[in-house]
Parts: sequence; structure tokens; C-alpha cells
Amino acid sequence: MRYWLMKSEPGDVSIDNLAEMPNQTVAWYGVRNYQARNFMRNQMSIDDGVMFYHSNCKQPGITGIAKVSALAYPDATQFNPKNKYFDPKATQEQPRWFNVDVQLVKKIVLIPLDELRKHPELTAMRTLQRGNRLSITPLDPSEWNFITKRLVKN
DNA sequence: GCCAACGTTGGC
DNA sequence: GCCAACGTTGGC
Repeated sequence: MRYWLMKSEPGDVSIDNLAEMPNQTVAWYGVRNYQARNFMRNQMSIDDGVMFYHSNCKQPGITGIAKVSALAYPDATQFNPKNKYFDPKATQEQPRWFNVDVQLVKKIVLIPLDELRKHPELTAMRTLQRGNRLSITPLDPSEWNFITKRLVKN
């Protein structure tokens, strides 16, 4: 069992969008970074814990708890020429990009980025490091526990 | 909308 | 396989 922080732009898929999806589940499509892809493809398991993070928006921060509900499978958007995530180098036989499914566990009161930065327990968090741009990063169990026990207020 | 940081591309 | 140019990310 592992823990992850996964960023989404609310203008793309917000926590409220997720809550309205069938089964409150979304395919984590559009990841076009090999490191992030590898996390999904090689390391994620069913029921891994996910912090749903809003990025590139007015109030960046953790906005929900979710979980991995399907193992990685080829990202459908790579095959669709009309999709902005289309990848001409990907084929059905040799897909390049994969995604897991993520299911909402619960929405929470937003934990803002600057709040996360205040806690010494979280200073090692990958997302908080200068220059980090990875949209999917592992969370240490101690970080997960600190956030869920100390910072989450339903 | 700016821009620093980082990843990818492609010519050589 | 180097590296300059370019594109993207994401906080501010």
C-alpha cells in the first residue's frame, strides 16, 4: 500500500467534477511525463491512498482524499487525433501512456499550499520542493498520516 | 500574464 | 551522446 499526491487543474477535472462522475471515478488521463507514468504503471496498486490536489489555480492545495480503483491501462486519449493529448507515436500495439482510475473517498476542506508549507513534518514532501513540476509524487506514510490526522477537517 | 525551473526534441 | 532551443508547469 502506497500513498500519492496527484495534481489536477480544477479547470480540467476539479474535485467537484470527480464527485459528479459515475462511481465518483475518473481515468487519470493526460499524463505525458515518463516519471509520472511510471509511478502509475509500475507502482500503483488498488486502494493506494491519493491526495487530490488542485494546481494552477487561485487556491492551490489538497482538496480531497481519493484512492486508486483500477490498475494502469493504456490512456485512451493518446490514440485520438482530435484530443489534445493525442500522441502520433503511440499505437494500440505499443501504447506509450497509461492511466489508473481514481475514485473519490471524500471531499475535504481545502488545505492550502501555504498551510502545507508551515509544517516541519511535511518539509520533505516532493510537491513542496522548489522547482518540482511532477504531477504525481509519492507521499511518505508519515506524511499521509500527518495530513489525514492533523490537517483534514472534513 | 510573468517567469524560473525543468523535460523533451532533434540537429550534429 | 551532447546540448541549444523550445515547450510546459505552476506559483505568484
